[in-house]
Amino acid sequence: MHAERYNPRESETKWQQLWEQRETFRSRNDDPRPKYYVLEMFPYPSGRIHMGHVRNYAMGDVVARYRRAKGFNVLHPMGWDAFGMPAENAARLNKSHPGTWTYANIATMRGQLKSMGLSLDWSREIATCDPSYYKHQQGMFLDFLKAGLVDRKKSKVNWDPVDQTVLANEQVIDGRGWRSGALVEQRELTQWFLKITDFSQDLLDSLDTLDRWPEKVRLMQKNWIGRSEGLLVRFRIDPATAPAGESELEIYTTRPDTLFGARFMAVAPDHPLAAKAAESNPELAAFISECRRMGTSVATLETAEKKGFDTGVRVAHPFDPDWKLPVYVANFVLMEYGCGAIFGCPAHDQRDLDFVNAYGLGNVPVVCPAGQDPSSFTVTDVAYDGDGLMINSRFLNGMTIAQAREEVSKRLETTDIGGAPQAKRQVNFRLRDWGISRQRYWGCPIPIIHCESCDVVPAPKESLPIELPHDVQLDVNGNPLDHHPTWKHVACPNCGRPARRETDTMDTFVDSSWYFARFTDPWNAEAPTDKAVADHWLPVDQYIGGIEHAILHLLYSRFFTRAMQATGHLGLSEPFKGLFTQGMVVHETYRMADGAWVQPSEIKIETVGGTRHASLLEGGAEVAIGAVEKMSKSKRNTVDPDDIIGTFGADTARWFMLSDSPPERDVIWSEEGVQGASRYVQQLWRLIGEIAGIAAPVGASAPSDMSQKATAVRRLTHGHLLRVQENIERLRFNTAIAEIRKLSNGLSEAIGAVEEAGVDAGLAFALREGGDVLVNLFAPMMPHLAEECWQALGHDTPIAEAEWPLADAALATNDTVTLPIQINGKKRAEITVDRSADNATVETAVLALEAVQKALDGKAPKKIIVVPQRIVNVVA
RNA sequence: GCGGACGUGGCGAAACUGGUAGACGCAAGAGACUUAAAAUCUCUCGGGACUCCCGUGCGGGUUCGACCCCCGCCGUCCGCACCA
Repeated sequence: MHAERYNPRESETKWQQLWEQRETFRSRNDDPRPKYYVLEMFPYPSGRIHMGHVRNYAMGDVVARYRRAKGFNVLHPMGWDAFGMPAENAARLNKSHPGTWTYANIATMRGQLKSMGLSLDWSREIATCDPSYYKHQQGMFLDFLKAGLVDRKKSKVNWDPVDQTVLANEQVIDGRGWRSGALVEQRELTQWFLKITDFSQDLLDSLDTLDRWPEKVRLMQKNWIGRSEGLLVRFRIDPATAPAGESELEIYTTRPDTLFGARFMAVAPDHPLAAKAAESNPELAAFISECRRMGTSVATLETAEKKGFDTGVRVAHPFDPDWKLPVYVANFVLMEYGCGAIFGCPAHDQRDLDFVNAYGLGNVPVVCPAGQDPSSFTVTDVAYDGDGLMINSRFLNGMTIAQAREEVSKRLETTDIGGAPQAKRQVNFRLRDWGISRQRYWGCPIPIIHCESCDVVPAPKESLPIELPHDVQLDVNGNPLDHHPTWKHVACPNCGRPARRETDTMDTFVDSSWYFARFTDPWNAEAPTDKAVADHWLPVDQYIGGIEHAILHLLYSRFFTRAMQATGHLGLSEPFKGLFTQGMVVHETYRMADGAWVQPSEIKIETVGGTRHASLLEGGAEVAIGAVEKMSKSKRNTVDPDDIIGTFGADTARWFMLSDSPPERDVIWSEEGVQGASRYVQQLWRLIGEIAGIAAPVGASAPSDMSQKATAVRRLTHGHLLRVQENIERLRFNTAIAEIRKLSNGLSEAIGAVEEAGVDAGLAFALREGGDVLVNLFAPMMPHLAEECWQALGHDTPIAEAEWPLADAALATNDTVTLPIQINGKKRAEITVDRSADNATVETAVLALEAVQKALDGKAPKKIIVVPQRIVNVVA
């Protein structure tokens, strides 16, 4: 019997249990069907899932269920990005262990994800904090070390004073730590680095092959890698001014063409020449240490004025030994990029221009824009960095920038000073090696032992995993691992003498740089991957996650895949074939008169005279409705997925998340929207009940003669089937949903007509087909309702295991088409003609139309454009 | 400063490859059913001077035809930012 109302609470758990029993979503590595790997970025187990997760996983699940129905062997796994600071902070607060907190959160969140009805293969679940996972990460670190992909060096690092740890460049946002928000300081420390820069060129070039990635993400990575082509040039130091032992200064430039516009040289405060010059110049030394003080905070660097100090050192211009240039120490020159030294051409570089204007060094333009008179062209406050012809540049005069660049490079390359060419072409990258040392407890230990006699010794592979000690004291200043009484003390694997373990742990972004590969064979105790299995499943066909990982996680994973390829763990270099970055979930904000934020669940909204008013549920106090913003705890505009699923069911939540907004854009969560989705759930349930009552039985074949009405229903069904399919494949979930609604509206209308006319065999067949197809179409979005409807329609195996219906393209198209008729580009009439009608026939018909006759007023048309099956335009 | 994206009804949006602008929904309004409410059903819903005209941020252009292509503005959002 078909119940009046669909009860999601009862149905959803019932079907979830059935899928689990039947192992419907288990994927097998030896399945012969073509593979499809769908992955959503795995969550950090922070405590509870939020609406952003619901959106992300709902999208992934549509893709997974659709591909499964299409006959693919789908891999759709889930895991936990489980190492990280919050666990440590929570443990310190609760006087417990980070692992306890983390695993409790995982249990809660696993339950929540299961209540969403996601078609995940839970048998492959992994947590990165589990020794069975990080054992292999340590193994790979050793492999990378052997392959020369790891470096240990002293370097200036970003230090987060709140989290008390080092951050990678990618993790510093606007001069602040990405997690703590604290102003980042510069410190000098010995660190472990993964040599991502070994792959700079390849990481850049291969971006072009990622044609199923958003253009935006590729561009961001391209800028981050920051390739530039330039010239290394050695300048001779005037012996009369040279500090002891110094004879030349090497600089990097991308504008060798502007060499005759040089006014000064500048070196970074950390440059060796600066230090040398400062030895005999206390004022300079003071300036350098002032720069260093300023430099401790990245934020102050950005706003700092351009400052410099003349070292007294003079260098000779490469093309004129008598032309001497002063060497400054300048606060805007970075030691980390190029040579830490530049030549300044103020006329064509804004930064250099600001500098000379502050120190009165003047400028000489050497590039003249087209249309400007070379003899009068001057630069004052705005540097000219556009195209033009060379001026004031001796043998370069009259050349284009490109010609001048080539000429200078060629001349200096072939000039010998001190037994080596004066210049060398060089490609530089902005990308830095990835510093992975973190002074934290809750991370993957770096498998290294420091021995006084043997120096740095890799831990033997047999000793892996090097597990974190459970008995840890977290409320200490600095690294808890370092403070542990016994953990770090071990015998040197080489000489057997007392040695100590590396107490730094790895950046948690290492953990997430290869989890997608681990999912292919998570049971493997011997190795991180089984190469054959991983190569079978990878690359991920569709990866879905937030844009915030455009650089960090996505670049690291691309590097890691290459490193795993180099060490024999994988046979490919690009991990993610298709990438989709979804928008955020946003919500209105609400505030009391005193400025306190109020949660959506605490208020009610009424519309009075067209305007919406909010008031507190308790007490009825007036609440101001504020801007729509990203859901956040601080603005208290969050909605708990559990509440929504408890009240409306998972299907309603999933449907609403996918409807309305295009998936890459932000979606506004609204109570009205959820109710609309919920109403539609009931509407579908009623419609399917009605169809079940009059449709032909399951498996009935098409009767030989079809009424017009029946054919119309079939046309409707197949047309929408085609369009939904296409929209899902393009991840246009919002338009797929619009098409589904059109189909259900159409079927509903057809049934309304049946009541008067009765149902013939053809229509019964068409309704059977239409009802079945409709359920198939919404099954990826609302899987529980779909199961219930599928059963109501008389099927006895779950729709989750059913094949996608086959669209009949011929059926989807009508024999006749209705063409809009334009006169001078404005629509004036319509005409219905045979689909196959030729242009002449259409023209004749169009000219006979009353509206056309009237517009032409007896005259012949100037022109008639007939676009077959599209439109007709008559030019009067 | 550099780079990118976007701008369409009261709202979220749709419109293929240059071919009927506003599909599908939300909100709103009117009506039916009901003792009543909810639910459900039917209708209206860009604007106007309503056979017609105007309308996709603004101003131009290309075209038989422009939300879509080109040029110039304005606005919003995002990313990077002393990178030599």
